[in-house]
Amino acid sequence: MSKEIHQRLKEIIAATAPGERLLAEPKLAEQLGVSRATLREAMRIFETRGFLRRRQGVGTFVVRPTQVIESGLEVLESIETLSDRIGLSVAMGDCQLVDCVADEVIAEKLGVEQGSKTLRISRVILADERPAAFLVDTLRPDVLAPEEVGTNFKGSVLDVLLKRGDPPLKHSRTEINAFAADSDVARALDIQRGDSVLHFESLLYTIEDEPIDYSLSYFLPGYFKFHVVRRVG
Amino acid sequence: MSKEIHQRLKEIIAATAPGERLLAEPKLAEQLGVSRATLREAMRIFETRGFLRRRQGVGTFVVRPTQVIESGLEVLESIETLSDRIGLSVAMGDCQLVDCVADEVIAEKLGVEQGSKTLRISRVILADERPAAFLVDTLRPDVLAPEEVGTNFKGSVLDVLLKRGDPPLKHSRTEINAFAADSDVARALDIQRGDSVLHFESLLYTIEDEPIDYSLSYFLPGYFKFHVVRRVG
DNA sequence: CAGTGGTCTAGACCACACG
DNA sequence: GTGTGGTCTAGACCACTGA
Repeated sequence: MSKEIHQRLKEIIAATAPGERLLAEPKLAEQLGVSRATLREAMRIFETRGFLRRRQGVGTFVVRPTQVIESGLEVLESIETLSDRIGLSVAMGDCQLVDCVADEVIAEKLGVEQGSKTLRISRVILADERPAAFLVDTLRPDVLAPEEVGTNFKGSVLDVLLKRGDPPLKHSRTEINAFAADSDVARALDIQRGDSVLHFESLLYTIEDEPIDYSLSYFLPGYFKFHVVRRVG
Repeated sequence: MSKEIHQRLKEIIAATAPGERLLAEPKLAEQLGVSRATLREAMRIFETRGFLRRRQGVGTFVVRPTQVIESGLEVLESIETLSDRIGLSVAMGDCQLVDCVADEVIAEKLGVEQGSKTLRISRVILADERPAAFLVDTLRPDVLAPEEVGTNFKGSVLDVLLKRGDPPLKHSRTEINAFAADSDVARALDIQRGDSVLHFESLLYTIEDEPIDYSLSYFLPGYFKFHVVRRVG
């Protein structure tokens, strides 16, 4: 049943001009002859592919094709630098700076004592006025003070560090995974719990191989296109 | 509500020995004081993190911690070679060889005429007797004949080509994304529709930069750990 | 066969956006 | 206030597994 609805939805989306609203869920469900739950289940696939966008209290819209931010993973670049280079404009949404105490995981990653102070920077990146990425950096406090972030912060910790030039940075090690959004990520990216996002877990090292920034990134599929060239043997 | 259930589920899972079964969904839902739908929604997160495994007609089990297959993405290696090197055993599940006609996408990717013949190899990779990856390769027919795949095929097209040594291969370009499983992928990996998987879309090139293999890979989170080193600037 | 997860239904209430 | 999507409920039937 749901597979059939998937197909019919596909046709409906194709027949709807980008930016236009779909029928309200109860009406659409009735028209398709299924329950709202089934309809929503079928819609989920299209949401996470970036074809539909739901907005509570407003409606469900067919997404305007947006320019994707494409990048190779061999070089570490901030999303801001990247989009500048491509000629795309992104903005920063919610940004929070919080002093945190290192839990076990953080302590091990950053090589600091458990319970020591760290700086956590969370923010949302908007592309096309829509949340497209959610970034959480946790930094050693001796590396960056909150004041340095304050004004003119565009969303990239990397760019701040690079601009300052100290400490000199070498590379990051990034683990890549898929991830079902939990409540926090879902709220930040304005999606539903359980929707899939691309997840990077990354450690940034100085040229002396000291880890200084542990960062978690969550990317909405459809807005980014990361690639890597893999050589044979 | 569901966030609270999430927390309680976490405790229940932690208190259950790996390999053990949870209570049946209706009972567990009643015990937690929520509907079955809500319980299932909360479970979804744990499934896609690899902590729970559902089996229709049998029950829901706490997953035994399995060794993850970890690999850098800079070098192209088959899962089989990889797991051999790590000392892990994987097996091939369902394998299908099908002659296909190139649609528009395939034709463009492989640089062949639309409508020309291609060979499609689909198979499932089992780790710990559980589907962990679903791979679909589409090859130019002049590159590989079905007979060459037939016997002794362990699941890796790459290994077959490398062993033969002709044509010589250079690299692959791989795009990385998250992906909500559609019915086909869900069935192959024995998960629910909509669950998130890691998705690679990859083109394999010869040393003469001819594309010969277009491959789609779907990885169950929790069984693989892919990483990449990104150098600064 | 009985018991499990997979799917679907019809209805309800809520939080939210917008006029 | 009205209409939207977000969430939850109680119940039903199905397909599948294993004894």
